[in-house]
Amino acid sequence: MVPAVANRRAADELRVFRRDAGVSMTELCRAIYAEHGDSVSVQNETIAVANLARIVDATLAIANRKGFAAMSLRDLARRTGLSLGGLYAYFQSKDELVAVIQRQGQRQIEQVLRRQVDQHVTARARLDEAIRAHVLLSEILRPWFVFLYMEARHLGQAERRQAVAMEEATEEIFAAIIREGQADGSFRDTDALAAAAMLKAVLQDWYLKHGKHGRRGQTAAGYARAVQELATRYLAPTPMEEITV
Amino acid sequence: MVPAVANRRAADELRVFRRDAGVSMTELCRAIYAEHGDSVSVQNETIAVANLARIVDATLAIANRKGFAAMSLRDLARRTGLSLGGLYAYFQSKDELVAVIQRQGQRQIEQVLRRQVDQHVTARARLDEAIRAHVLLSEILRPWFVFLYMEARHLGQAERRQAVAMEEATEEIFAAIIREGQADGSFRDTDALAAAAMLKAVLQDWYLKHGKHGRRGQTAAGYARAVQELATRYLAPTPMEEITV
DNA sequence: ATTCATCTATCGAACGTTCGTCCGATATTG
DNA sequence: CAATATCGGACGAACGTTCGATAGATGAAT
Repeated sequence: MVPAVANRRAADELRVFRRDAGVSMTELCRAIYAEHGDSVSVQNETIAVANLARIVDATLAIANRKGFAAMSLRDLARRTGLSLGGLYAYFQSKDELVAVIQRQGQRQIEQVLRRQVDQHVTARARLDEAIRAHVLLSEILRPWFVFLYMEARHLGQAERRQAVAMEEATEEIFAAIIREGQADGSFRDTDALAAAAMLKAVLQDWYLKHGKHGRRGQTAAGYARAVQELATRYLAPTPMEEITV
Repeated sequence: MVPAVANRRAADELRVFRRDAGVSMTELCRAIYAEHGDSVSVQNETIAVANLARIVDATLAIANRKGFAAMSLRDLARRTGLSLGGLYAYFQSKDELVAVIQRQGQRQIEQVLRRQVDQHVTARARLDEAIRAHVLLSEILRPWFVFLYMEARHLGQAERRQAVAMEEATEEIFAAIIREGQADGSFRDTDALAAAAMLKAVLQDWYLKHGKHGRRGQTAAGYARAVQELATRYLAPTPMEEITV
């Protein structure tokens, strides 16, 4: 398959996933409005969601370039087109802004991941889908993923603990699938949690080093397949075990 | 081997590496003084290096907890015991401080890594040593590694480019070893740069998620062996290829 | 041995700027 | 006209940075 065709197929796969998973900036911001409505003084939902999307979008863009701490609300006002005072109709403080984005991002990611995995039965298929969904989802919501990773330290202690717990829960999704595969003999016997941690590290590299992968012509779907192959080879039963089973 | 014994051996391996590699906070700060002496107005080398070490140590500690941008020079003064004015005898600006730490860290890491790898001959041994050296070195200089990763965005454009180049050079060390192994048939034929990138992602996880690994009782030497096994299995020639060679 | 002048390293108050936040005024809408 | 959404100037706090003062060490002269 020539590269051009491969790239088009990869783009198709991403488009299909985006539609099926039903995640988008607007959708996430609607969830924020529904849940943190008391922090938003704007009554009209259409207006509120649209402005929230602009605020979140700008926050992610600026914070991912120079860090959330270095982003001033004047930066944010300029980029969103709102005024300083206008911004405060949508959050109570700068700290609350980071907390809201963190919480809603975590929740949605975990939700989508579980929903996708649960569409498959065998451990092999579930692991492949978990990998694929993670890469494609982090491609669609890349700024959001990067923000979750890089700006968790700006959270208060309680919310920070929550963020760590949520991340380990994601890792546990992978570990559980690996244990299933070990139980039915399709994966070799090794520390499932450690294997999950290594897979997760590779998956995170996709969005944390986006520039590098892009420069090398890697696509999201292609990267997912590479990680699936890594998992397959790492977890493949050794020949002797295959015989004894 | 019972865990307690394994942990002691792992600690021994780390101690030996620290001595052989000859890296330490004081040594790195001596290098900073030697190279950026014109930025340091203090003449007495003993005093200068000792204070530089306290400044760098405090900077890494504070910045890794709440981010370099959120660290004020008043925080730094309190932690080092120096005054605001006193700090400025050791660097010209806050921006220069981050740049100096970045540059010196990059240089030393690359140097040690190459020196360690060059002590071995076969591709297998060189890859294992590259992995081992990376994990152990990042264990010794963990705050420094974390700072390099998390605070690269505070650099100016030119120095930022330099940081990216240096990181890709580290990755290229791994890629080159993999290509050597592919040439002599000890590794299977696959994209060497992509394989190196995935290995690097797993290696970075060691210092970026230090708390998690610690909680799970993982040691540096133990983690190195786990990554070596990952590499071995991922790069192992497939049975058919073994036969045809 | 003591004095005094010089140099060195450090200090901390002060400066101008920018920050997050607030609030009375204004524009828009039904 | 009432309700809503947005505006932008103003405020105190905190920021990075500067600089004249100071304490301690050093060394030459008495």
